[in-house]
Amino acid sequence: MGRPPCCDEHGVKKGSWMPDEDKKLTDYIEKHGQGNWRRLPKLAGLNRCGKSCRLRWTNYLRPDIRRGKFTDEEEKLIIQLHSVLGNRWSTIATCLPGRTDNEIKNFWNTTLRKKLLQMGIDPVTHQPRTDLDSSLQLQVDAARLIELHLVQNLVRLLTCSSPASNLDLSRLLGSAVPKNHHQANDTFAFTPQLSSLVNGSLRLPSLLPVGQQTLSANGGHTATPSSTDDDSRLESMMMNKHCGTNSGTFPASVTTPSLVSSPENMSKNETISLEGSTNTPTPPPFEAWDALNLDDFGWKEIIE
DNA sequence: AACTAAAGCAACCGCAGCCTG
DNA sequence: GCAGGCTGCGGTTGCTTTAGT
Repeated sequence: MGRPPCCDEHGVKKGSWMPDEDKKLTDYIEKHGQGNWRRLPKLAGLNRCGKSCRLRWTNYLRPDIRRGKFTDEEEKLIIQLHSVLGNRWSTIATCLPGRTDNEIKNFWNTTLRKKLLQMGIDPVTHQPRTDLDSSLQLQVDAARLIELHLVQNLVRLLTCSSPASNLDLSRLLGSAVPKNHHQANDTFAFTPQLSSLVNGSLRLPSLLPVGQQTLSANGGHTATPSSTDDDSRLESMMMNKHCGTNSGTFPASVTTPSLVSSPENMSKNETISLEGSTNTPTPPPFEAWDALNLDDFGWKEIIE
């Protein structure tokens, strides 16, 4: 049995909203606030169920809604957040001021999902798809290598932050990308995507309680980070600190590789050279994006 | 110009979780 | 502690618009 759905009410109108209905709803909410959605339709003189009114208001009529095409920045942020949060559209929407969960969900399903698929990335796992031909697989391998470097540097950051240093994560990270294969470990060219991801907008979460951080990695650095200033950079991106839910501010520094395969979106700095010294042709954009795939770092677990 | 397919978008539906009495 | 009510969320549907032939 259970509670009957609110839309079982007979004679309640469904389907597209008429301008006069919009006006009634807007007028009512402007005067009285949202209040009880179930009672609202009656009070506002609308022949709709409360659910429909709420949806119409939150997805369309709300004054702070920003309409129009998604920008590249928004697009990238959605993908980043989706790789961490999955289909939690409402959470993702809190990081995109003026955008609704429904709008983001639609954008994902109609546009971004297809783009990722075309780029050889599984839109669910954000991992390279396995059913790729060999040339694509090579590129995927390159991207994995880059990820590995990034992980190494992140581990170093977590284990080596000096009390005296007000360290910039970008410096600590160095880069995910080896300048060439002869300089494998410590000399990296920092991709613009990573530096912008890191500079200012990312804060690393504390992974362990102070005093227990004895991770050993890459030669056995062992340290107990004493500063929390650098700790939550990444967290801030994910957890609304830069989201400006109501302020309308946008994390301008979050820039990631474009998914749009237009030449202007691929700067020379974004090229990833496996062979190092030779300048390889501009790779497909997914390479660069994949280099930023945060999924393998366990951010999901961190956030949860 | 007419038709068809694809894409985009608004809205609906059912469920889960929170709140309150 | 429990049941009912309400809200919010995510998946899905179906209508409208756009692009292609």
